[in-house]
Amino acid sequence: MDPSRTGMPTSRRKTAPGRTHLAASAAATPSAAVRGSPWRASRERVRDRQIKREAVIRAAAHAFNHKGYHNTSLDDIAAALEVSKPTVYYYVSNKEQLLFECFVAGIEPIRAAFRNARSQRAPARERLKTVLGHYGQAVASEFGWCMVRAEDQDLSPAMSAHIKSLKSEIDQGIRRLLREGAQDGSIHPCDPKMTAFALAGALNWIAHWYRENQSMTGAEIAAAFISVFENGLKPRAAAPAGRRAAQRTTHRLER
Amino acid sequence: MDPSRTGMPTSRRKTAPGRTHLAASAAATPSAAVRGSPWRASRERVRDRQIKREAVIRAAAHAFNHKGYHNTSLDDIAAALEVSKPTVYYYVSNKEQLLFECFVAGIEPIRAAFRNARSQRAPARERLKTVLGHYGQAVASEFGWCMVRAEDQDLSPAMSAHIKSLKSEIDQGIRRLLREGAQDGSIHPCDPKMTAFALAGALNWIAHWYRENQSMTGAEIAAAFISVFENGLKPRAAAPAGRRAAQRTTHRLER
DNA sequence: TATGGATCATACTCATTAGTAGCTATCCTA
DNA sequence: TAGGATAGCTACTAATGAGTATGATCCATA
Repeated sequence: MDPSRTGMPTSRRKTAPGRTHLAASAAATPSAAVRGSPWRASRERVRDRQIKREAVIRAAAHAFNHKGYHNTSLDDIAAALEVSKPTVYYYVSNKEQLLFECFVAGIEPIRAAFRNARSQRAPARERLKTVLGHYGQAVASEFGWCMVRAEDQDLSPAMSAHIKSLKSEIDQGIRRLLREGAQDGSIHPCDPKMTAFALAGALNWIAHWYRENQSMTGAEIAAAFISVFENGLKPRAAAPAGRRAAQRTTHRLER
Repeated sequence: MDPSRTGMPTSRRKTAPGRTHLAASAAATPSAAVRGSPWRASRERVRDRQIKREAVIRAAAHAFNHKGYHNTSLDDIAAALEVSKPTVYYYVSNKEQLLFECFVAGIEPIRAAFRNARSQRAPARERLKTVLGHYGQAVASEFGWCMVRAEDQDLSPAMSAHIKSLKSEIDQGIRRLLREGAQDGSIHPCDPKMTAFALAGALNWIAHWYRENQSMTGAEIAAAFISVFENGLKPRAAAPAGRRAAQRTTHRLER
C-alpha cells in the first residue's frame, strides 16, 4: 500500500496546537460570525491562530460537504479561504487530519448529549429521545457529512481506529439506553444491537439528503424521525382519541 | 470543472452491448459460479463476451466494496481479473460507467420487488414488509455498497440524474405503500415522506457495517429491522402475553 | 490460405494533486 | 533597533491514475 498511510501523521511542526472542540464553539456561535475568511477583513486579529485554524477546518467541512472528500483538493480549500496551499498546511498537518477534525467536530455534541443524559433521572425512553434529537441535529450540521462519511478506506490505520472507537462509544451508548428502557418498561422489548443500528442508520442517512432539501431544520427532522421510531408502523389501539384524529387529518394532506 | 465530466461517456466502441441486468442473474446463480476470472480457466468459452463483461462489473463491485470507489484504480480491477487495463476498457467505457452498472445491478431487485408488490392484494403493511425485506437484502448484497454510495459528486450530470431518478422511484414507492397503509388501516398514520426517509436510511446504512460483521444474512437483518420498525419503541399494551414474555427473556441475554 | 474482425498487451500521454523547499515580510520583545 | 518567532507566498517535486495509440494474436469464413 501507500507508505504515507501507515501511521498517524508525523506532526512536523514543533508547535502542535491542542485540538479544539470546534463543535462546542460552533454550537455556541451563530454561523454568521464564523463564515468567511478572517484573513481578508480582519488585520487586527491577524495573530489569533486558533480562529484561523477553525476557519480552515470549517472551510474543509464545507468543501467536503459539497464536493466530497476525494473531489476536494487542498488548493480548493485554500482558494476558498483566499490563501495559498502552504498556509493551510501551516495550520493542519495533512488532508487526512482535516477530515479527522471535521469528524470530531461533528461527533462531539453527540458525546456531550450522552454525558448529559447520564445525569438525568427521566425514563430511558425520554433520555434516548433527547440524545437522538441531538444526534439528528449533529448529522444535519455542517460537519454531519464528514462525520457520517469519514471512511475507513480513506484513513490511516491509527486514525481509522480512533474514529471507530468514537463511533463505537456512541453505538454502545444507544444500546445501553435501549436496555435500560426495556428494564424500566419505557421501551418495547427489542434486540438492542439491531435496534441501535436501525436508529443510528436512519439518522446518519439524513446527511445524504439534507444538503439538497433544507426545508426543515435539523431539530424538526430529528423530531419527525423520533415520532416514527416511537410509534412504529403497526397501528396503535390505545392512542388518545383527540391526538390521533388530529394527526390523521394532518397527514392526509401530505403527498 | 473537469471537461471530461460534462456528459454521458462517449461510447467510443461501435459495439455497445445492451446493458445486462446483472442483479437478476446474480440472484439466480449462487456466488460460487460467478467468482474468479473467466479468462484464466476457461479457454473454451473465450468468446463469451457477456460473461466477461459481467465479471468485470462484479470485480469492480468487489473492489469498490472493499477499498472505496476513489481508492480503486482500474489497474486494480484489471489485476484482480488477471488482465490488463485496456482489456477492462474493452468491456466498459470508463470508470464512471462501472460504478453506474454496479448501482443498477444493486437496485434492480428492489424495483422487481415493487413490481411484485403491486400485483398483490395483501394489506399495505404486508406488502411493505416484503419490499423492505428485499431492500435490505439488496443493500447487504455485493452491489449494496455501490448502490448506496454512488454519489452525485463522482458522476457526470447525466449519470447523476439517471441515478437520482431511480432512487426517487424507490422512495416514491415506499411513500405510496405508507399512504395506502394509512388508508387501509394496516399502518399507523404517519408523515409518509419522513417515514420513508427513516426506513430507507436505516436499511441503506446496513451497507456501512455489513462488510465487517457478516454474522447474519441479509434476510435476517432485514427481518430484524422490520420488527423494529413495526413495533416502535413505545411499549405496546395489547401484545399477546405469551410472545411478549418469550421475547423479553430472549433479549435479556443480548448485550 | 488470405482477410477481416475480435480480443488483449505493451508502453505510453497527460492531468491532477498531496506535500515541500526555500524565500519574504511582519511583528513582538529585549 | 536587532533578532527571533510567526505567518505567508511562489514555485517546485513526485506519485498516481485515467485513458489511449499501436500493434500482436487468434479465429472464423470466404
